[in-house]
Amino acid sequence: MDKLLREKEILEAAVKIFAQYGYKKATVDDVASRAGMTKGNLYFFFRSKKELYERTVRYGLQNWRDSIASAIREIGLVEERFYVMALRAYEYLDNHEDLRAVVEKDPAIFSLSPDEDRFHDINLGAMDIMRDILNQGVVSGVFYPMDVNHMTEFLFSVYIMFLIRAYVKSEGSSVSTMYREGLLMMMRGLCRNGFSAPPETA
Amino acid sequence: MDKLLREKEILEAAVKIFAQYGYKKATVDDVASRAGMTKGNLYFFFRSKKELYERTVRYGLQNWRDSIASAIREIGLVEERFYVMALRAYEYLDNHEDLRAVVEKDPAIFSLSPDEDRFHDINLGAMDIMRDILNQGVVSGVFYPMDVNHMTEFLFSVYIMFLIRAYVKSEGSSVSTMYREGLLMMMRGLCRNGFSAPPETA
DNA sequence: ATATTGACTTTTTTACCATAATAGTCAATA
DNA sequence: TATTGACTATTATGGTAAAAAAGTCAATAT
Repeated sequence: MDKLLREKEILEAAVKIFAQYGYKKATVDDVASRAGMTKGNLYFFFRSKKELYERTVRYGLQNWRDSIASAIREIGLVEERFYVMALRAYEYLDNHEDLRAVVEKDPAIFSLSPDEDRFHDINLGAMDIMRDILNQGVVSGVFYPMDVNHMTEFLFSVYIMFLIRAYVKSEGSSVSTMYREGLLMMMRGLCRNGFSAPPETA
Repeated sequence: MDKLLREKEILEAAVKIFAQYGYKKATVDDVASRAGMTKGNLYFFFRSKKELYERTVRYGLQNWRDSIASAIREIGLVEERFYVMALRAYEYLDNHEDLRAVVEKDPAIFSLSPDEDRFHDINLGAMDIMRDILNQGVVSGVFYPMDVNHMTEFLFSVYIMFLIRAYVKSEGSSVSTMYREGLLMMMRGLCRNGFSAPPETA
């Protein structure tokens, strides 16, 4: 029973193909042959091209979220946990070329409005991480009192917008500078006792 | 010499037509006859349909900016000036149905990236207003020290994004709640001596 | 039973062309 | 200088045949 493993192999092939050609230009045959099988067999694992694509993107987004979750797990201070989360999540695509290429070719993967977000369930998971941190900050008195749900949505929107500008529109480093400047300002807006950036942790 | 007046009449006709049909479906004949003239004559005032459209949108955006500028002119406290600007600018489209309809049919009017923003020159004017306030806040010591240019770009991006969500995607009141919650947080992030919302001014 | 194939059918995309609709021009003229 | 209407040029639309790709399935190997 290594069907799951085989699926994963297909997804690894698919992300390469979709990264190179985009959803429309990529053919199911391309993916199948890259995965070392025929199209007919690929359909044994996936119902349709659309499902294959969605599973591929999902797989990438889940890894992203998991990577952030584990990056902040050991951090004790709630404000630092938030800060590191915001920076690491933002920088993630720098080291994940394939996913980044897929996103560049399909900007709608990042949607600002929940109802047109095909991957909203995954984003909800990412927002959960953020919401947890905000909640902990509020109950521990480190953060100002706030409507945590609305604040989560607000901050997540800002985060997604800058992802779009940096990676979908490829506006480069000036956007990153702006993001960091804005992040420090927002950290001050969250923390009751002020906030200053911790020293760089390579 | 009332050529400018005649142009303005055409623009008033044009905004109605573009609001109803959008750029593509609207015809130059539609606009001309609404302005009480023939197409041939309209081309005496405007070179092309494209130019007519751009001038129409420009006209709307300039009025918007001017309206905000005069709304905050009398306000003495720098933090209140910023706060009122942010709220008023955001709510402007509520009372300007035509411009709003044009924007809904052509979402690209609001662009997050400067290089694909057809109306960037006007947005620069709007950003100037914001930058001035930030500068005054910093030099007077009301605001934290900051890189004013980057902060202006950051805040303007956030503002545009929420405009898009509220008016282009028509996500309604939940977005407005989120915007206000986020705005208060950012005001705290800007002001060295804290900030709490002033009482409602009808 | 599970996985795989290749030939097969169905659906979608593309390329072409004719036609209609609309953008844009201009000589005449008020 | 402003305006018109008849004119031309360009762009959008709809129909269609060919090509390409999606999706199916009976046969078969593991």
